[in-house]
Formats: sequence, structure tokens, C-alpha cells
Amino acid sequence: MGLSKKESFDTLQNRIADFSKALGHPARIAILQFLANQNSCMCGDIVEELPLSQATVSQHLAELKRVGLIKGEFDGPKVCYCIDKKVWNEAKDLLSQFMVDVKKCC
Amino acid sequence: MGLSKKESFDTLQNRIADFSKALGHPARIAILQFLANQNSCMCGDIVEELPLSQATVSQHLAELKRVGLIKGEFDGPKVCYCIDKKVWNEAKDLLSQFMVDVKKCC
DNA sequence: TTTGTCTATCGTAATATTACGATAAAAGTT
DNA sequence: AACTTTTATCGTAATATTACGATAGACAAA
Repeated sequence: MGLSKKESFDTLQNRIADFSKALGHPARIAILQFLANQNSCMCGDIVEELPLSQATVSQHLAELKRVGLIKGEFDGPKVCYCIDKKVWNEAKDLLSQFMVDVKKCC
Repeated sequence: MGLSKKESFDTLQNRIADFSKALGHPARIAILQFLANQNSCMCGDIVEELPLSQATVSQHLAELKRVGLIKGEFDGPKVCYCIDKKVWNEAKDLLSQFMVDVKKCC
């Protein structure tokens, strides 16, 4: 089909998968690293940094926004993106807890 | 285009993204949790546990195998899947390091 | 108000993912 | 050898993702 049967899985499983999916593209990893290492958080600077078009970068930013990992604030005509610390910590805790739990198995 | 420009990003970024992508579906999260919590690691038992067809489960197992997070051993006509601890730890370290590094930003 | 800058969105095309039934392949059993 | 069980793969369809040019909308500056 192509339809993801999300409703068949529990909230936690969907949440872990959703955060992971958002991290599942090297451009989005690069965006997050850029936000972490630079003073700048301007969308335009991100576009210059990445080997992708402005439209594509905007799409990746939208995906990160969708899961809440970043948020954007308007600063004149520009937009300043920033990690949402609250959500970021939630993702970090969820993922690391999951990975520790699974590790216990064998 | 639809072509992922992986070659434009560095090895580490691709590796983090690739592990994340493999974790980016609730069925695969459920499979890993099942492997962690049950004594069984038989493919057939996983199929029974999940609300998905045998063919679909096999596809998800193949994706987890592709990135190396699990490995399968033949046990008669059955296949016993297991977390690959070495790769699992690598993924865990990569992801948690990444998330800690990015957190430092704002 | 006109102009320029910045970013989101639209339209579109290519590719990837998800899902399942059917079939094939591998191994043990009768 | 024929049969059963188990799992991978093939074929196919629906949907999602990735990418980009073009355009629209928002804002500041001239």
C-alpha cells in the first residue's frame, strides 16, 4: 500500500520513530550541527552553508519544525531558527532510554 | 529530483542519518523492543506479534539488517534474529554524542 | 510607493518507502 | 522423493520523500 500503519503501534513507539525519522537525513543532521556550532541561526546562512537550494533547505527546516526539534522566530524579513531545548531533551531522553533498554537483551 | 545528495555530506553525518532512518518507523521500533524483551528471536514470532504481513515484517528486518543493527542466524528452517551489540553500541554512542553536542548550542 | 531581500509555498519530477499477495528457496520431516 | 514449515524475494500499488525552479508574501529601505 504505502500507508504507514501508525495507528497499530503505541504512542511511545510512534514518538521514537518520528524523532528518528526527522533525524534520518544528512542535510537535517548538518542543519542541526550548524545551529549548534555557529552563532548564527539565520535561514539564509544555513542555505549558504548547505549544497542545497533554498527551497529544499526550507523543506528540511519544516520537517524539523514539524516534530518540534527547532522553532523559528521572525527577525525582520529573516527567520532565526533555534533548537527547542525542551523538545530536544525529550527526544534525547526517549532515544537514549530506548537504546539502553534494547541493549539489555542479548 | 528525489535523489538524496548523500555525497555532499560527510561520513559522520551520513552515518547518524542512516541509523536514524532505520529507527524511523514504529514497526522497526516494535521489532527491536520485542527482541529485547522476549527470549525468542524467531522471525515467525515477530510476525505473530506485529499487525503486519510476513512479507512486510521481512522487509523491515532487512532494513535493520542493512544498517547492521541486527543479524540473523539460520536455525533449521527458521531464522533467529539478534541485536548486533557492536553496531548497536556504535549507533548508541554516535546518536547520544550528536544529541549532546547539539544541545550545547543555545 | 517602489524596490530589494528573505523565506515559505506551489508545481512538478524522480526516487524511495510501505504494504501485501504470491511465489520461490531452504531445511527438516514423513 | 514428496510434503510441511519457514522466510526471502518478486511483482505491484499507493503514498512519501527529496529536490529544484518559479512565484508569492512579508518586511525593511530607498
